[in-house]
Amino acid sequence: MAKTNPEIALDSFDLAILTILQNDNATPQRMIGEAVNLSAPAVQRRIKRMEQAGVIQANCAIVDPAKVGQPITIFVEVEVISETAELIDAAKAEFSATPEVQQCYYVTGEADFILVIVAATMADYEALTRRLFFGNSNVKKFRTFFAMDRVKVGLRVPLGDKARAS
Amino acid sequence: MAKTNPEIALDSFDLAILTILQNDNATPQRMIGEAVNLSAPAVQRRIKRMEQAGVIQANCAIVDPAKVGQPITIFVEVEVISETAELIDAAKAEFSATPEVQQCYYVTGEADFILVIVAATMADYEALTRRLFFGNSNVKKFRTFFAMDRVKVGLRVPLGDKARAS
DNA sequence: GCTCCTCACGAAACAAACTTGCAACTCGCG
DNA sequence: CGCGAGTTGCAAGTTTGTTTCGTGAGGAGC
Repeated sequence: MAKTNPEIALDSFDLAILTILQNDNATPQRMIGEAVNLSAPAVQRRIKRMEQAGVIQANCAIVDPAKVGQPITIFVEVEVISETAELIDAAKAEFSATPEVQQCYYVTGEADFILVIVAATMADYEALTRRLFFGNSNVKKFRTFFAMDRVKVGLRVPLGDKARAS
Repeated sequence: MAKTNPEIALDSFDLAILTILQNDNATPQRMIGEAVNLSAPAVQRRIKRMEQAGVIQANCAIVDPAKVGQPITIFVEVEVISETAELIDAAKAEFSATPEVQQCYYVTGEADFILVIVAATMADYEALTRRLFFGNSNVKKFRTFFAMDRVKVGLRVPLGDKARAS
C-alpha cells in the first residue's frame, strides 16, 4: 500500500485544481490551466505532487449501482459486545474484505460501526447479514436502514472558494 | 443535468472494464484492452457507451479530507416531524445544496435521512447543525456519530467475478 | 439455402494530450 | 548584494485517445 508522504502545503492553485478534478478528472490539463491561469505542465506537476503526497488518493470511475444490478443501498449500524483492540481490528478487517461493504466507519456514539452496503436483492442482503453479523459472535445487535433515495452521493470534499482566477 | 439513457445490456467485457475503471480510470485503454482481450478502440467504444447510458456516472479524483484541512467525518441520522412530499423534497434540496454534506440518503427505519458530513473543526460542525437542523423547524431530532476511523471509503460497486480473460 | 442488413471488431492513420528538458524568474536568506 | 531553492513557461518528444475504414459474424426475410 502506497504510504502517504509527508504533509505538503497547498496553495489556492492546488485547491482550484482539486475542485476541478473532483468534478471530472478527465479534464485536459490545458483546460485546467486556462481555468486557473497556469500552464499545462505546471498543472501536471502539481497534480503529480498531490498524488504522491496522498492528497489525491485515487482516480476512479463512479458506477451507478442500479445500472449494474445492485439496486439496493443499505445502512447498517453495528454494535459489538467486546471492544478490545483485537476484536475491533478483526471486525475492521472482515468488513474491509467484503466487497458488498462499500464503506465502513468506526464511530463513537450508540453504535460502533456504520456500514454502507450495496446488494442486488433482499435475499442477498439477508445472506450477508447471516455471514457478517449472525456469524460473528461479537456482534451484539445491528440496525438496518434501507435507502429509498440516494439523494446525494459522492466523496467530494468542500474546499471553500479559494479558487483563483487572476 | 444529463438524463440517464435507456437501459443497456452489459456483458462480461463491460463488467471487466468497469472493474478496472473503478480502481483507476487513468488506466490506458491499451492496457485495459490487453487485460480483457479487446482492442483499444473497442474498449473506448464501450466506455463511451456506458458513460452515455449513465452506467458510469462520473470520473473523479478522490481527495483525502484530512490532507485538505477537513479531518472530521460525521454521520447524522435525521428524523423529521412531518413527512409530506413538499417538506421531504425541501429537505433533500437543502441537504444537496450544502457542500459539507458529502452524502445524503432518504431511508426507511428509525430515521428519515442519513447524512455524511465532513468538517474542519467541531465549531464548524456546530455551526452547520444550527443552520441545517436547529434552523429547520421540520427536524424533530438528530443523532450524531463521529468517525474515529474511516476504515473503508469508496463508492466501488461489486460486480462479481464476471471478468473474462479469453 | 441465399441474400441483405446490422453490429461489433481490429488495423492503421490521425489528432490530442501527456511528459520532459531547459532557461528565466521570484522569493527568502545569509 | 549575491546565492540557492523552488516554480514557472516554452518547446520538443513521446504516449495516449480518437476517427476512419474494411472485414467477418449472426439474424430476418425471401
